[in-house]
Amino acid sequence: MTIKELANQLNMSTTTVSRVLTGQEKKYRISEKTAQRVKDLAKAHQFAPNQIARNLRLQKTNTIGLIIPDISNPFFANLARTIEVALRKRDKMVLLCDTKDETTIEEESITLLLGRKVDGLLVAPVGEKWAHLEKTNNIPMVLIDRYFEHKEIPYITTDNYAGSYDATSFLISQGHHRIACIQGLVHTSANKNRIKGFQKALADHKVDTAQTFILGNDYSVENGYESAKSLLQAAEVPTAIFALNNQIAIGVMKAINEAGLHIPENISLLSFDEQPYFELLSPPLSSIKQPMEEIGIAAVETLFELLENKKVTSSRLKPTLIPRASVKSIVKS
Amino acid sequence: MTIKELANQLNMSTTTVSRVLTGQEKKYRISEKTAQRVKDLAKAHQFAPNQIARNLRLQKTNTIGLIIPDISNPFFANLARTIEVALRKRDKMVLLCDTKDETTIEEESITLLLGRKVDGLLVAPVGEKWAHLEKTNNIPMVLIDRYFEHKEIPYITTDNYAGSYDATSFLISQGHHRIACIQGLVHTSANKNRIKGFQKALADHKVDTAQTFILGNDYSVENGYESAKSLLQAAEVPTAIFALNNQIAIGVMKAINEAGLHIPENISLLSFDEQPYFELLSPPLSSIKQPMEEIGIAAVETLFELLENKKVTSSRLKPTLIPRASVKSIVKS
DNA sequence: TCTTATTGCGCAATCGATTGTTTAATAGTA
DNA sequence: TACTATTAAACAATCGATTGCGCAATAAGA
Repeated sequence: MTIKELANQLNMSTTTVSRVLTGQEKKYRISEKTAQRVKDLAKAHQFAPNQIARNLRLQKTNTIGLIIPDISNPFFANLARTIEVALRKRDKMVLLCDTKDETTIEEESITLLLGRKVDGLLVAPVGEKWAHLEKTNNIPMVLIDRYFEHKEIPYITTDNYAGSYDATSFLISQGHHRIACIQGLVHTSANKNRIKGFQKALADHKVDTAQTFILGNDYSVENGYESAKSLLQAAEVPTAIFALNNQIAIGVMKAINEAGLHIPENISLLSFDEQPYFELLSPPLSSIKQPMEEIGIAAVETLFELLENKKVTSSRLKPTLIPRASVKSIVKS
Repeated sequence: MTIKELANQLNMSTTTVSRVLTGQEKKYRISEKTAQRVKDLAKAHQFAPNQIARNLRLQKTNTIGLIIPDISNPFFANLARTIEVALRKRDKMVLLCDTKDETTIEEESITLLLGRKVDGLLVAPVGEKWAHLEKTNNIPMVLIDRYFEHKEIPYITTDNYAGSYDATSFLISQGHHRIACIQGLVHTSANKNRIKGFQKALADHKVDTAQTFILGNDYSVENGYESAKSLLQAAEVPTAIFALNNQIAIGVMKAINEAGLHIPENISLLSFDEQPYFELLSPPLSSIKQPMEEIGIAAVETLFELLENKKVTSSRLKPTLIPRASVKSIVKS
């Protein structure tokens, strides 16, 4: 059913039908009677306008592109949830792209989304390249979780530096000086800032960095597993491991279990990212909790400010340390 | 940049430009030289055709609507991942809708997606109503995870009945006769079949059903928590709990922990849905593992068969029992 | 030289909805 | 009655790409 067919049946022009159905009857002085006839027939046929045609004409799609590295990572899944709900409230729909943390797929996704004329973009970028993020015809874009320091693209992220600094300080306060940090994707701002916070805390507390390690290379369970395995085979096993996201932490736990060791007796563990099941693990896993919901909502709000041509500010939201049994104090008393 | 602007610069018609850019140069005998000029200019301007206009003209959007009850549930998040990847391979994009397991939102989502002229639908329905799923203008649709028995809409799902039957039989074989089953959304086919499997296993093993309980009403952590809490306050606490999804299981564990009880000493627990961290829980959680990846891939394949007007068949894929320490044998020897 | 094929490309309609500008009809005023 | 306002609704262009049909121009054949 199209507006034209309605018009034919009603024996009037598409113009009139369109104006009634878009609520512009008053503005264009359509008579009460005519308007009612249009509405009745539209309802009878359950008419819904073709959005494609509408989008073309109005040069607006009410669609936002959401680019995410890994929707199966609960951190991003929760973020996507919050974002979808927030956007729906504002009558926008979400075109979802999962980049698998591959820059090529990210570039391709940007191209596809631009071709589809999305009104805006929410991107958690891989972080290796950014040229494609600057060639987006100036459509509103907000980065999530990760950003580019030297670029002016607005972003909403956790204060990864602070979170990591707190986490590391906590480990040190518990007597840990031989700490291994298993990182995620090296180029991401999230990772870089977590590493910075880690190193700054070590420095501030005058920890001998010859005894600390940074290893790993992506945000996967496998990376946590393999990295931990190699750590456990070293001559001097660290007393604590700081896993830079929830999936890495899971991998680390598996490796430690398989090696027949115990957390926290043999080694302590702390994860960046909190998950609902962390308190149920054996042992309950200490973590840095990111304000996921706030990030999603702030990102959507910021995007809408851009859509309304307002000035926006980026923000780094504070995470919280949740100490649990997985970190043991080894302070000699 | 539009095809028209290109045509103007090249001093030729949009027709020619379009034909070259859609690779129809041969078919319409565009000269080698002309074709090259078009391609060169298009590349120079990084021209990408406006998909909205294209979609309108071709009556095809290369977009699939994905309707899911809860993207933050790792089961659906993983499914979404698989589906997104499979669709991308086939040059389709995903419009994502999260219904929060609310029928109203599901109905609204269908309407929105139809208005946007998606080429097909992948739906994990709430399950309470289906009328809106039959008024979809015959666009190809495949149900995932949940379906409607008396309807002919094709579906791909786990064999929930078999999984639940196996799980229950396993519990019984371990000596459990006072079993509580905490269910999810009552109307979903997944839930109904899991309940059926549960009851059939009880019957086949001649378990006194006066001692078994079925309670709960949705797939949330809270439901698991509250249901378990009420169970633990009963005069006769069950010896085993069967949680009908991963989130319910988490809630149950929390409640048991809070009550100061222990799994499996005081009570055994088994979950429908496997998650990577289950083996790391305290104690490692027994589960029924659903073939998530297979479901996603099969759903996309089936959808494409529909798009190609082929006949399709629904399927129920077999899950696997993974016994772990959370279930204790209480067989008297 | 004249007719017929073939080559190369453009005209104009189309997809469905929106909207600035007109037009026709009716009402109101002098 | 003649003329201006006002009311009600239609015309036609537009968004950008695609495509059936047609028309020159050139080449080939008689």
